Parts: sequence; structure tokens; C-alpha cells
Amino acid sequence: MPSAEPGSEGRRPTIRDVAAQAGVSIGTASKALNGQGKLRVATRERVAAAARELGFAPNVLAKALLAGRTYTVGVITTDSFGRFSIPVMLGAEDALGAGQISVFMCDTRDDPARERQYLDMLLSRRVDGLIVTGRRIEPRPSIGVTLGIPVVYAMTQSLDTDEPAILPDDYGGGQLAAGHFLQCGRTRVGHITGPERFLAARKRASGFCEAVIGAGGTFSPNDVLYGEWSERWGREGAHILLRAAPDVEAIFCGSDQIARGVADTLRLLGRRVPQDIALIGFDNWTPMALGSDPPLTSIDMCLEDVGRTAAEHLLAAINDSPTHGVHIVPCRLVVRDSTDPQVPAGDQVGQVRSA
Amino acid sequence: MPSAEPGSEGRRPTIRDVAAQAGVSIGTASKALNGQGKLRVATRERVAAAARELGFAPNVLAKALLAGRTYTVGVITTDSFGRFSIPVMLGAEDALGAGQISVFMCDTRDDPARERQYLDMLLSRRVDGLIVTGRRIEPRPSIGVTLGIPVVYAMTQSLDTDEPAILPDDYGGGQLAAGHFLQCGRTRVGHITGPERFLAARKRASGFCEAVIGAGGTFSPNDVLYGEWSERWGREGAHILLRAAPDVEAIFCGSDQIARGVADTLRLLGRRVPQDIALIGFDNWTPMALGSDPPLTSIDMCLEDVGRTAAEHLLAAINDSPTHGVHIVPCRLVVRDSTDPQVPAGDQVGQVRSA
DNA sequence: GTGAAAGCGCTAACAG
DNA sequence: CTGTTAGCGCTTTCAC
Repeated sequence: MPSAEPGSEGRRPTIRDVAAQAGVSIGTASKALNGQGKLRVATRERVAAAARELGFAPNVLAKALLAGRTYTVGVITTDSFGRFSIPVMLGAEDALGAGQISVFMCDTRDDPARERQYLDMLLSRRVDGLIVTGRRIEPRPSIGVTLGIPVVYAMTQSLDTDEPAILPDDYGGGQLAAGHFLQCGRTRVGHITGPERFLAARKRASGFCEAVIGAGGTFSPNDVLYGEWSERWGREGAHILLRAAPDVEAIFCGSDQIARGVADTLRLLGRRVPQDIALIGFDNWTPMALGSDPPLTSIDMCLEDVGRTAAEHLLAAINDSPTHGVHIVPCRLVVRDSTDPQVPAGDQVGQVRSA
Repeated sequence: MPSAEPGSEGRRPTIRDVAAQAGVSIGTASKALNGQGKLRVATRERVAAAARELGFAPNVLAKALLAGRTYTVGVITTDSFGRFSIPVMLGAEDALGAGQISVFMCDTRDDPARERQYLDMLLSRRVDGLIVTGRRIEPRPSIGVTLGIPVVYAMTQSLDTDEPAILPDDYGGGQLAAGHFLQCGRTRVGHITGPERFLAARKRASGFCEAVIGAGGTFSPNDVLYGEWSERWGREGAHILLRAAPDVEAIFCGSDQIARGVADTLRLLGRRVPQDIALIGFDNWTPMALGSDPPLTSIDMCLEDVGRTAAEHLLAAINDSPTHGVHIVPCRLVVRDSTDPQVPAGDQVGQVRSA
């Protein structure tokens, strides 16, 4: 009868200790702890007290072994916990944590060998599901369709188009930018963005284009300046754009970094932001956007929402309600001083849904 | 395709299935799979073949239950997977992963309630150890000294000074910056940094100060311009500094963001970098440091090493060789174009730099 | 109402 | 060499 000190320091108390302490059987203790079966209130309380006294925390592993479910999921990122996958993971962890699910984070460094290795590890740890995330939205080889557990892709998608994927609305983001410029009364617009081989760049450009054209503005896909995702290209692209279209009065940039570069060149050329030229960035990467002078209006992809949504789809799938195909999460326009809206702020922050 | 054995579809194969398939007992299968005991080679091979055929992966939970070790650790960050904790976690994950240890990542959002909740969860999942990380190096309340598992602090430390903590060498980083300036032949130096209440800011400043003074330069702790960790403060601080010391020829900044702001003001005032004024940042935050024109020389805290080291200390502690107190990981100087070790101030004229 | 017993998947003694 | 047995900590019938 070890009514003495709990587990004598080294061992963590088990349900057996609690049962002994409460003077009941293991089975009864289990029921009391989980509110199962029919027990006298006094018994329940006695067990609860013993558990509290011993600092008992049930061994989740043992539970999992029995339940055939671990209440864990794996999050695999190819992005080295980078700027894009982080918010996604945060959102996912948030949504999962609320459901008492813990997350194994795995960073493959974009190495297929490491990916396989992590996958094996996650499977042998019997995770209930998998979220695969990355830095680019381009379809990637499926991580496996016969894994026996549900998989959701976030901020990336599988070549197998049936697998569920959650993506930001790059097209809609482009539309948002265009709409905001038009609201500001700027119709002579330009667009400087990243490499054309990036699907995200093309989508943003076409959303921007079509929204401008749809509103009666003049802008053609050929006017888009594709380059790279860097400040340096922003500086260079701005020179090119201003030479080609000196009367431009608004520039939409494919990233906040590009926008920073553009701002530099504009300052150099004596063009004021936003009075002469309005500027919109993309990513709403706050250190960049806020550090700029003036702070940048930007499109926020709401990556936390992407992650959260991915988690919700995964939870649904784990509960036998799988989803299929691509799901789009809307972007958000964040207005700052690099654009000068002429209408009440309430109308600025809106969401445009893409088809 | 695995052949259809008992429970082929839904269930994952267990060692029992493998044993049956190989026509041996469970115990034998276990030994064969783990290379234990003495078995006939043929038997081993038969079991291995069966396992392969069935796609068997051992249930790590069951193993853990038996071993009393889970080969998992928890990483708790207060930093929302932010800029500082990410590399730390990467390094930790790296070192841990090599030892087949998986990582539960938990983000407390700096909320003590969430921290407690995560801690409970990690304990009930029986993690073998804990790494606590944050965004600031200031001592924080211990997460618990009587947890029964080892804890290592990384990029933060416990108020209980006996607990092991791995910290970047902010003091040494300041020294590095000073040394580099002196190497470049610049002795009239300035220092613009973050808020004085940040221990990191004070350490960097004193390292810088003492190294400058030690080399016969003149710089006093009173000359340090404390402000905030922002580009805006960099812009403002540069104005202040140049007004107070118009002949300054080198500025050490407490962060790359501050350095960006300083660079902006220098450009505005017509001072060339690095010809007229050399610039060193801190953090080596590549998007910031590389995006700057010219790219910034910066001090890298090697946070991945901090994380890796923390993991090593944790592994040691798990293997009953705990360590105690603070351990310092050295910084690294990354030279880029904002300083020019070859050419002393004023000698470099009209160098062309591609945009 | 409560206890005893079976077993989740696996490993580690022991027998044979 | 291989099979049997006894658990790891927990939940869950099923008797009493």
C-alpha cells in the first residue's frame, strides 16, 4: 500500500498509483477519470483527488495504442520553415491544437530523400494525417495516395488533382490591387513582378490585368514586367517602366521586396509616393512593408487562414469526410500610405472572390 | 502490391502479420527485425521479406510504451515561429532528427496560459526532453525544474541560473564589428541600436565599445544611440549621429533593419556607402541585408548553431550527462559591400555598381 | 457500482 | 536457434 510519496521521484505516476491511492481498482479509476460508466460520486471524487495529489497525467501513448488513433499529425514543409510556410504552419497548429492534436513539424529542405525519411517516421509514429506545405503553389508530385491516412496540401498542390489542396487567391489578389487603384482614381497603371515561370506571378498578373481591363482601363498582359523576386529587380524594373510609360500613376508590385526597390528608384527620380505614383506590394510582409517610407499598401495572402483551412479539411478527412481538389482562400488588401485612397477606409479593406 | 493477408486493406500490418507471413512466432519476428539474438540467416531473411512485402513499419508507440522513452522532444517557442526562433528550431530539429528523435513544435504566442497547456500536453505525451526558445535573451521564469525531464533553454535563459541555456554571443558580435571597422582603417565610429532595455542591445554596445577603446579608438558608452528596432529609427538616428559627429566614417547598427534606415538617410545626405561611411548591420537577415544597396555587411548570430547546440545539450542530458548554466555560441562576420576592408575611407572613387 | 481480465503492438526475459 | 510468457499504461467488456 504505497500511500507514501508518489512514485518516489523518478517514475511518473500511472493510473495504477492513482487507483491504489484512492483505494479502488484500476478499471474503476479509469472510469472515474474519464467520466465513464456508473460510479458513486464519492468514488469519482476520491479518484480525482488522488490524481490531483499525485500529479497524474494519463500516458497518451498507451491511450493511442488502444484507440488506434494518436491525435497527432505531421506537417511536412519543403520550405525550411520559411517566410511562406511559417504562417501556414501557425494557422494549422492553431486549428489542430484546439482539437487537442499535436503537430510533428518536419522540414525536408526540399530534399526528396529527406521527405521520404520523414514520411516513414511519421507513418511509424502513426500520425492521424498529414499536411504538406511549401513555398510555391505549383503542383508537386504526390507524397503518396496509398498511405492509409488523409493528406491535405497547403500553399502547394499535388499533381494528382483529386487530392485536397488549399491555395491563396493570387488571381483575386491581383484584382484587389487593380480595384484599389481604380478607387484611387488611377488608371495609368503598371505591374512589376517576379519570374514568369512562377504560377503565382502569372495569376496575380492576370487578375490585375483583367480587373483593369474590365473597368475600362487600358493594360495588356504584354505590359507586365516579369523579372525576379528581389529589391534589385524592383529598382531596375521601375527604371524600365518609367522610361516606357513616363506618365504612369500607379504601380502594382508582385512582392513587397520588389515594391521596396521600386520605391527607391522613384525617390531617385524625384517621383513622390503616393502623390505622383501610388504603390501596392504583395505579401504584406510587415518588416518590409512597414519599414518602407512611406509604408506600403500590400496584398495579404492570409496564409494563416490557408493553414487553418488546411487543418480543417484534414480534420474532416480524419473524421471520414474527405474533401477533394483545390480550395481557394481569399486575399486581403491592407491599405497604408503608399496609396492614397479618396474614399472612406471602410470600403478599402474588402475581399474579391475569384471564380 | 502486397499480397492480401489477414486484414489486408484497412489495418496497418503488425508484427503479428509479419510473423504469420514468415511462418515464425512473434518473438522471433521481433528479433529478426531488430537484429537481436541468434537466428538462422534464412529466418532473418524470411522475416525481412515478409515485412517488406506487407509494408510493415513498426508501431513506435508500442515500442515507446515498453521502452519508457518516446524519442520525441518538445520545442516550445514564445516567438510565434518568428524570425529568431525559426533558425533555432531548424538547428535543433536537425541535430535531433539525426538521432531519430521527432519534434513537437509548440507556439505559445507568449501566453503563459498556452505555455502551461502545451507543457501539460508534452508531458502527457511523455516527451524525453524540452527545448524552450524565445525572441529575447532576457532570463524568463523557469518552465519548471521538477518536470522529471531535462530542459534546455535556447536564445533565452531561465531565471534559475543553474538550468542550461544556449545564447548567441552578442558581446562578441559587437567586438567583431569593431574589429572589422578597425581593419578597414575606420576609427571615427558610431553605434545606432535598439532600446536600451534589451539586454542584447546593451551587450552588443559594450562589446563594440570595449573593442574600439581597447584598440586605442575613442568611443564611449554615452555615444551609443539607443532607439528602437526599426528602419524608421535608423533613418532618424542617422540624422542625429551625423549632426553630432559629421566626420563619422563607420556606423555599426544593432540590426539590419536599423542599418537599412541609416543607409536611406546617408543616401539622402549624399554620403556614399562604403566610401564615405562604412556600415555594419546585425542579424544577417538576408532579405534585408541583400536587398539593401549596397548589400550590408552584417553580424550573423548563427542561430542554427544555437539550436543545434541546445539539442546536443538536451541529448546529453537525456543520456544522464546534464549540463548547467549559460553556454555562448560565437557570432560570425559576413562581409558584403557596405564595408570594404581593402580600401580605406575616401580612396575609393566612382566604383560602378550594377543596379 | 465495482473489480477482474483481455488486449492494443511490441520487446525482453526465459524455456525448450 | 526458436517459441512462450509477461508485461509497458490504459480502456473496455463482462461478471459479481
